[in-house]
Amino acid sequence: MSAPSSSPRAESFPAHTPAASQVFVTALSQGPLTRLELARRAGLSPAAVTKAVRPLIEAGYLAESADDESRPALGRPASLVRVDGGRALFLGVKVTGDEVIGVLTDLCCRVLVARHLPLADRRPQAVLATLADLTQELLAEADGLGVHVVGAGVAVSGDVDRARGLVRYSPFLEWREVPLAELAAMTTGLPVTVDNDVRALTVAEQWFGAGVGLSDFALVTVGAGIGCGLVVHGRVVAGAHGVAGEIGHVTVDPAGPLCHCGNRGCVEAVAGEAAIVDRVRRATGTEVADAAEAAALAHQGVAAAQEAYARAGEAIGRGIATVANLLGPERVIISGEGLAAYDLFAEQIRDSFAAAAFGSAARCDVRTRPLPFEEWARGAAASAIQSFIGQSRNGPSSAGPSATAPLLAGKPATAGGPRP
Amino acid sequence: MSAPSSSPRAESFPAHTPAASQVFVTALSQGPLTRLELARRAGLSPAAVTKAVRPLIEAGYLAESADDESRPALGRPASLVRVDGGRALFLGVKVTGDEVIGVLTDLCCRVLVARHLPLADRRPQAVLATLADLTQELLAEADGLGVHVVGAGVAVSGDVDRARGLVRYSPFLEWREVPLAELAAMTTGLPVTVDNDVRALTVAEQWFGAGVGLSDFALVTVGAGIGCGLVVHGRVVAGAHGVAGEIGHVTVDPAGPLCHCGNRGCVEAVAGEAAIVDRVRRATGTEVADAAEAAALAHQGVAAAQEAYARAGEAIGRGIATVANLLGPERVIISGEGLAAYDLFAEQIRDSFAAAAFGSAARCDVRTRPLPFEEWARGAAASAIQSFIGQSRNGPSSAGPSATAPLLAGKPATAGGPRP
DNA sequence: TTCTTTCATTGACAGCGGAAAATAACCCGC
DNA sequence: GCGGGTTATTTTCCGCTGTCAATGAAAGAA
Repeated sequence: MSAPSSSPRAESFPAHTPAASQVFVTALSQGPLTRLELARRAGLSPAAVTKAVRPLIEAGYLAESADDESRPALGRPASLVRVDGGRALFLGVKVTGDEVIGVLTDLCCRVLVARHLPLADRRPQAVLATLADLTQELLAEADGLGVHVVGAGVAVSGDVDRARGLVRYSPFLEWREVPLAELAAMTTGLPVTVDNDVRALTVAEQWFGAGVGLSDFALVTVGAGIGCGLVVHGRVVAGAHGVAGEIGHVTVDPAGPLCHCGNRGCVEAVAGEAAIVDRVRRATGTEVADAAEAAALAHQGVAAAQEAYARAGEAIGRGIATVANLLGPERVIISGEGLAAYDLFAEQIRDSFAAAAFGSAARCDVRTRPLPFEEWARGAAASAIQSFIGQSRNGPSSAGPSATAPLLAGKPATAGGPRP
Repeated sequence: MSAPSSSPRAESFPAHTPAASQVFVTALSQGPLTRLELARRAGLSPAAVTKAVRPLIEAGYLAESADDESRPALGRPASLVRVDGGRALFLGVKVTGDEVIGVLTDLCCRVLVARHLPLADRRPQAVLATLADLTQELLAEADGLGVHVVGAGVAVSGDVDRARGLVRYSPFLEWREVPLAELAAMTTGLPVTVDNDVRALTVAEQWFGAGVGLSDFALVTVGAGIGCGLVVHGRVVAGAHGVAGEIGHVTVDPAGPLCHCGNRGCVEAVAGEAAIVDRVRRATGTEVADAAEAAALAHQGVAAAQEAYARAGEAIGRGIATVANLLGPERVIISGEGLAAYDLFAEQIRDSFAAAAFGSAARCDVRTRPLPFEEWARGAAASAIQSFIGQSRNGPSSAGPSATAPLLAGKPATAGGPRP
């Protein structure tokens, strides 16, 4: 319905070769860099960088900052190449059970405007209508800036097929097989990317957050649920059947409380907000409305509440150790709304992680990263940015009967042979 | 010391481009294929395959089988391209705590000869001496075949840095920082690749076993210990700190038996052979020598022994479910000596996997694959083969201060934009 | 000014992989 | 036995990418 007031035409991004994309992404995530440094980090020759950068500067996606403070006072001063965030805008939308959160970001994924709209009805039509309203508001803001919005990302929890833009199954929304990308593209007039919310947030961390420069890390989100996004070999793990990173349903205690998934003692059944609130309520006999209240009680020194958080911390720490034991990531980033009460279980997380981590898996860098709730929407924007800059290189999405994977491993190395 | 009677000179493998390697590996693992099929599976044009195949045929690594039964009686008959296994031989050696197992394989990783030598002393010098003896025997066998042995692989449990050929820490052997590849290359006169045993076995499965054609799978080995090799995005997961796939130390019951790692209720503390034997021994009060005896008791209907296996099965199933929940592999392959008693816990593995798998993670194909113990040595040979055919493409092994990973994700796809 | 140092660019070039056309090999029906 | 039909493979360009080595550019230093 709504005719967008800004560009109705998808812009094309002039990075058609792997090398050019690599250079652009490196500039995007590793900040302003000299061409030489860019070459080193992207594993290319300086000449290749010069050639990759030029068309991107001409198209306005990259820019040169002439000066650099940290000049070694010798030789030609380097000029810094950086992404011009103002060149293009993106929308990111996170759909939760009861509201829709949207952000307007620039190409560097900096949030310019954030909006929330309540969601009364979870059926696709209603969500799309709300989404259209939200989009309208954000596009109006974008109009004021005079820059085109070139893509939108939508993040939804559950099983999402990003390649097809399909929400296969979302328990929260009670959706099945909803072709959300297509529908949202119709209502917003923009190219729309749909992805799982945790995966989208993981991309945001990988490019703009605490995962920059790492090829293997995990992002653990603590809040109503306990989620986990994994990056292995530099790529987000999607799972063959749409399931991956379900750290929330790793069992930490087979005798633990019943989880909504049907098992006992899942991480989420111990450390999810509902579980904590429930435990505090039962232990104190008082009515506890939400997690904030439970945390308040713990801060006031109510032992039962503190105990609930301690148990939650143990469960989370053990879940993280499981990830570390299985994948050996360089870093684990803990984030999510639940971090508001981090002081209540930080110690337990650390201790139980350290205890359950096997051998040098304990050397994994576990750190926290408090993020506003809008970060979820920003993740969706990151997803849109990813689609935008990678759009030329869509492999044979689902074509070919045997879409096999790279068969060669990393860097086989061999000690020298004999010297007769 | 020992001057190898066969080729003292490392041969070079004429596949210097990614495409050529891809073609060769596809031919290696997916059996004889027509060029057209090869092109499709490797994601290349037919012309590229022709060009890649020619030099490999000329060098004798590939061969053409003229005929094909399944001819559709229409059009030019296809000729099959296959790897000529007889072109080169490899050694694979697995070092355990009390013996050294060696195999001689061809280029297709078919075992031609297998030998065991007992190991009395675990110190590096002693192991190297045994390894030299074993190598002598196998090289003598190879001499009879008139084909050169072009590389050797050594598999060791523990933390191994394959790129450097370094055994960082092996608890079984009580080794630390042993540059095994270099030492073994000296004594054997061959290029030597050293890798972790489970990772080596995983490569063997990926190329020659139940993982062929899959980009995401897990291999779980059941035996004295419980191990796990992971392939994600088509590559074996190595772990940032040398630890990965430690499914054996995933906690399944915080109140369970004490594990040698210091925690309680690790999978290995319940399902490892020692744990099973221990449990049977304690429950029956009789002396139980080893796992075979425990299994025999269970087969005779001794309830306590059956119970021990049932518990083990539960633990393994839960461990597998954890892997499936976190990574969403297409398949999990269960293997290892422990499979000899598979009938004793198959049901429990399946049931507890199905119960603990979250959502469609349960769709993961869990299957068993009984393998002889020599398979471990064959894994080492596969590792050597991998080094041999990939030797031209060693990235900057450890050069560059910021060896960053591929920053771009798989296949971003976007639903169409507007059509005004 | 001229030299040194470092960053960036240029232009020649090799080689890879693709597209399309040509060729090869086979069966069939006549 | 000879076209015709069909499929596999090869050939022949051709564009394009990324590298190499040399050159230019922009300082500060002598």
